[in-house]
Amino acid sequence: MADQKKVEAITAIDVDFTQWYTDVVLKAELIDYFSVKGCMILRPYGYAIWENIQKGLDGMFKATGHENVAMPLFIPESLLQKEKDHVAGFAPEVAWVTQGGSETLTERLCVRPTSETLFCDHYSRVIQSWRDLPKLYNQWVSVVRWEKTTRPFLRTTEFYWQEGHTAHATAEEAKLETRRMLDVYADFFRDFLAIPVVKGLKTENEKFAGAVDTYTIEAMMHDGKALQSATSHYFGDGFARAFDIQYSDRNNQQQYVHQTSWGLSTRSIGAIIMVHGDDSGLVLPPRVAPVQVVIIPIAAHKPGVLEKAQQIQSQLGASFRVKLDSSDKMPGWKFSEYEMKGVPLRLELGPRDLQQNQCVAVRRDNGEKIVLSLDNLTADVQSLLDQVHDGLYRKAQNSLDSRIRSAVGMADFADLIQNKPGFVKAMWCGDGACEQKIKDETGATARCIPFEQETIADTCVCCGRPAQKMVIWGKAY
RNA sequence: CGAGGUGUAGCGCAGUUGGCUAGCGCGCCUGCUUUGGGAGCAGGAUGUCGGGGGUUCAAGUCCCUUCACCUCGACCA
Repeated sequence: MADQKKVEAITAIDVDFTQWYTDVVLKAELIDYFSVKGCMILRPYGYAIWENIQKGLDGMFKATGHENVAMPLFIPESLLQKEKDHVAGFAPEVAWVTQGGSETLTERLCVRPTSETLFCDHYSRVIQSWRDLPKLYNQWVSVVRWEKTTRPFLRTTEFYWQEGHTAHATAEEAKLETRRMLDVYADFFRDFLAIPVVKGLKTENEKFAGAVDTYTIEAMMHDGKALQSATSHYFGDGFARAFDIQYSDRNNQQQYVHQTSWGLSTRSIGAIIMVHGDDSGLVLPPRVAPVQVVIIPIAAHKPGVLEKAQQIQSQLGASFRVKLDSSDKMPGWKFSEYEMKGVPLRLELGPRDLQQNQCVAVRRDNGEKIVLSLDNLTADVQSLLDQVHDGLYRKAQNSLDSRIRSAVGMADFADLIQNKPGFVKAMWCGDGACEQKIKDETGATARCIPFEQETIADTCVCCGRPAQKMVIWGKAY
């Protein structure tokens, strides 16, 4: 009976993963659809996750010396067009404003799809001396990319993100920054989202428009597909030359700056959903969960129950994000509801517990029930939340490790991609033609050239010529 | 952008060859009783039938048009 109802609420995860995803984002009240294609309304519960992501990441940015700024929403067409690779990459998905009030604009304005050009324009004016460097800026904004196929969080027309943009005196310093921020993202995924990632370099075909190098963290979803979860770009002095960003060095010589940019978006919420979720719905990693602990009173009308629950809420509230649900819904209804919404830890408190000075804790990640004494509750809850985080990470790590397989020839490769959800490690000659052929024949793309290289074979999986690099391949969102 | 599908109450749906005041379940509101895995009884509220146009004595139903969403593909740096 209970199972029946659950099945009605959320499609089973392994029956139809796509439908499961749609059910979860709606039923967990993360978003509401909007009347403009690809635009989503972030509801309080969904936005709270984003706020916690912002809080965690922003702290890491500040700790590495970055400052927040806010750039304009509009980019004049002439500004966008200064760097030709960049504009060519983004032109197909740019939204344009051509009218202001009742007047046609003399120059149309692009709604920012990313802000490299805005930062560059600004940097060209505020950087004069080596003393002005480095500039370590970041902004938390939304951007617009006119997408043809959209899905909540994974690919939306407008999405929220942060974009860091830095300018440095030397190429070496900029390269270090690029890698440093990639590490920040990977650490954030591990320590806050409990998601393991593969770090690596994007191929020429896959890199960002205008970048010299693009680094990425790739995560594996429940269905074995890859999600590009954050990227960090090294620009060399390409943008600096296009926008004339020069400084006087210590010898009074004019030099171009070397730049980076790096971003992480609301897509990361899609990663949380698709890595940790299960048949009961969302499973949230404790450190970004809007509600870390939900207290469910049992028989709340019985003397002392509600009072004790409130007391516990107040006590735990000093250390955690706690919700007490004292509504008159049935306890079973509440259990299902907060499981669907992914709350990491549930505390049940009923008359029987009161007598024994205890409560019952239930972990969302594995369903384990633990009886806790009320005497040491704060420490025990902290410990359990940490255990949930670790449990989620370990499970995701196992899932990732067990689904990365090796292929030496195209037949193996195609068979793995088609029949075994996950990533495939294979050697590559470095030729974009092989990369394209692999994509055409198997649907898999080069996710990245991982930092941790192995030699699986001496020859390219596609053409048989000498191999240059081991590449991680996979189908991607 | 191509193929297919779907739009009727907050959600899920029914609505016959066009015919009277557009229904059902869940949810929602009020009251009482309940409470350790989605409670029970009683009473109650809620509709631009996605939008626009047309045919007709009469349109949720037929025609044209338009918009959105979903699935698959193409595209997507």
